[in-house]
Amino acid sequence: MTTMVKVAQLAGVSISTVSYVLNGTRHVSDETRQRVLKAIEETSYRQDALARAMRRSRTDSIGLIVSDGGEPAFAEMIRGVEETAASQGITLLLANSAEDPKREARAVEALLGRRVDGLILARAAGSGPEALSEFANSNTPLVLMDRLSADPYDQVGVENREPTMELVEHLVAQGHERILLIAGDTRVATLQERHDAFAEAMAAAGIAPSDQLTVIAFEPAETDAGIEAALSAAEPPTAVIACSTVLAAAALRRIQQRGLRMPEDIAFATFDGFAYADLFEPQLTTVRQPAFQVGATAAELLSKRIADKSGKPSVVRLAPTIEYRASTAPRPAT
Amino acid sequence: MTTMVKVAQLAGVSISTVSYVLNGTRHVSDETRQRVLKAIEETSYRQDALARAMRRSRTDSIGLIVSDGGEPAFAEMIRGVEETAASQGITLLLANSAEDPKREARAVEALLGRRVDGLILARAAGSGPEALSEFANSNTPLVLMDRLSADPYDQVGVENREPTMELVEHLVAQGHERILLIAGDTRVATLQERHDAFAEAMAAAGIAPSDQLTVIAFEPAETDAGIEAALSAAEPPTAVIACSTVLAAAALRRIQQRGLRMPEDIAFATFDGFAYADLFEPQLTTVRQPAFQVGATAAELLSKRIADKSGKPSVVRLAPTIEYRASTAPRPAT
DNA sequence: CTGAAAGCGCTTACAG
DNA sequence: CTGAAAGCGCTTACAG
Repeated sequence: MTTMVKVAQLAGVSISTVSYVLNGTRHVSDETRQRVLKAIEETSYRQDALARAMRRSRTDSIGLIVSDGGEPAFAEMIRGVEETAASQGITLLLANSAEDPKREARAVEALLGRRVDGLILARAAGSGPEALSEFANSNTPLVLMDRLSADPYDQVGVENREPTMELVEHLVAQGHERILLIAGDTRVATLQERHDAFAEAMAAAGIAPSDQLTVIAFEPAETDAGIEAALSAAEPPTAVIACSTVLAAAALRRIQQRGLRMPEDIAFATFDGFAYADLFEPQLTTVRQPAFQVGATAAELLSKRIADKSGKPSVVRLAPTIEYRASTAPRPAT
Repeated sequence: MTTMVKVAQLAGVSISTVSYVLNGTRHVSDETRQRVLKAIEETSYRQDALARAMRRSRTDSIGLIVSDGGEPAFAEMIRGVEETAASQGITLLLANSAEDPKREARAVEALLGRRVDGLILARAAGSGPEALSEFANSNTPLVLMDRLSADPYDQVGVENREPTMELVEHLVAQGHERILLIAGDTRVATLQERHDAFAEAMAAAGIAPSDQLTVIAFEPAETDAGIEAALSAAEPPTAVIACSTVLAAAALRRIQQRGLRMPEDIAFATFDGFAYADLFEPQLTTVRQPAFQVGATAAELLSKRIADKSGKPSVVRLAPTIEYRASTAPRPAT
């Protein structure tokens, strides 16, 4: 590899001058600068980011740990982070915890050891408060993404209460009373919030809560069993709300198996939704979160925090859009 | 930040000893080792990967540049690379070229500057041979993923010829002769290969080639126009093969708009396919590539190459699985 | 069994 | 306008 020494020799200057030319951090006479530039060209010299980082104690890189890189929403967030970071010359170090708190902890260690300037974390479902303790002492900035908490960190996620209530009102207005909520793993803050807002909206509509009509489950098998039980109950739901893409897929499979038509036999709405959703038949009413924007905002919050570590953490909630589609069209009068 | 110096002082040893304990690279007496370990614990010391990398000239990190992080197949490949790397203690540096050769070139520079031990590259559609010239001189190993080339690098992608031919035979056996191939951007090697295999299979079946029945397009708008023209021709196709997920989506939209039923009015098959494909109605015949495995293999090839830079490059082709579904069921006799 | 010291490739006060 | 030198935090021959 070519180093500054070779460039300096070729240009007949000191390595300091090469450095100053490279970074524009000191005035260098035009003639000298040209010689240096030419030498850089000829040797096809490339700055060593490692050595530079070490000296400056700043790596111009950030870490991102997601809990499930496979989910479309997260894939979008990753893109949002990557794009925003790249536009500022920041490299992204990516890790996937796969919802495993141990892998999450290891990823945090690995990234911190690589001295990222900051970290964005979408926490694993079962991850306890220990995961964050690492950051309490360290002065590496942390931004929580998607899955928020009460801890004093910069955070970005989506609004959950309003859209959930609006969705419930929409269904109630159509005459639905037995609405099945597939809440999933309520240890995830997002899902807990949607669950709570659902309960609140139902109460506001004067509909008595029913345990049979809420599926809380930590594992796919439990989810399936819960949905199956609800659908085969004596008084089955007339509408379903799924709180995430995975949960929606589980529900749609059961609905298809039973040959239920949407919305005639059962109305259906989901959070997050599917890629290429316009191809679904019928098209699904979806609370779509601005996932790319969530990622982009996380990267921006982190940049700001890296630039200025003082000041109170800010919590940003982005508003989802509710796309009303055929799957919750008003039922024909019976 | 705690450094080795603090640990050494606390343990009453030299920093060399701390280093040897940390890395297990030299025998250290039990008693000394315990003292060092205790000091590490007490100071919550964490090794600085940067300084370590600089000394060892090895970063234990690899770079990955994908051309479209949004496509499901690439998202899966990213996961495959990440998981395999993580299991070996390797950190992943991720960049997205978004099919832009300039962004690709910048990403290569950025990652090389960060001294990744090796690079995995899924090239942008329009990326010329210059992109690779960087590696000809450099001795940073490169693995080409998904989009292969004739250049002498380790590569991993999928088999295209066999499944394409099998798919065509399947359709021809059902009586289809006017089969529309949506090939897309044939500058992408994968798509060119599928295109060529299609032509070969049609010739083998004794069906004359037709320009009207092949859509080659570099832009979404062109693709749409090409599909539209083909479907509204005097003699429209009775079957469609889409060579990627994006192309399939474009075709399915047109098919739905025209109210064509699958497979009664038109048979349909696609490469790569959709996430949650079991929810589509009808379910789509799909040549599904083992995308996760492609990523994992890329990471493994890279590991091997990093460990041993001599030896001929290996080209791995993974076999896709053809999932025959309702969208190409035999047409009822007319 | 352990330590003192060189050096990885840079940046940046200090000095002229 | 430019250079000599210290130092970022490690690893690893060299020496005892």
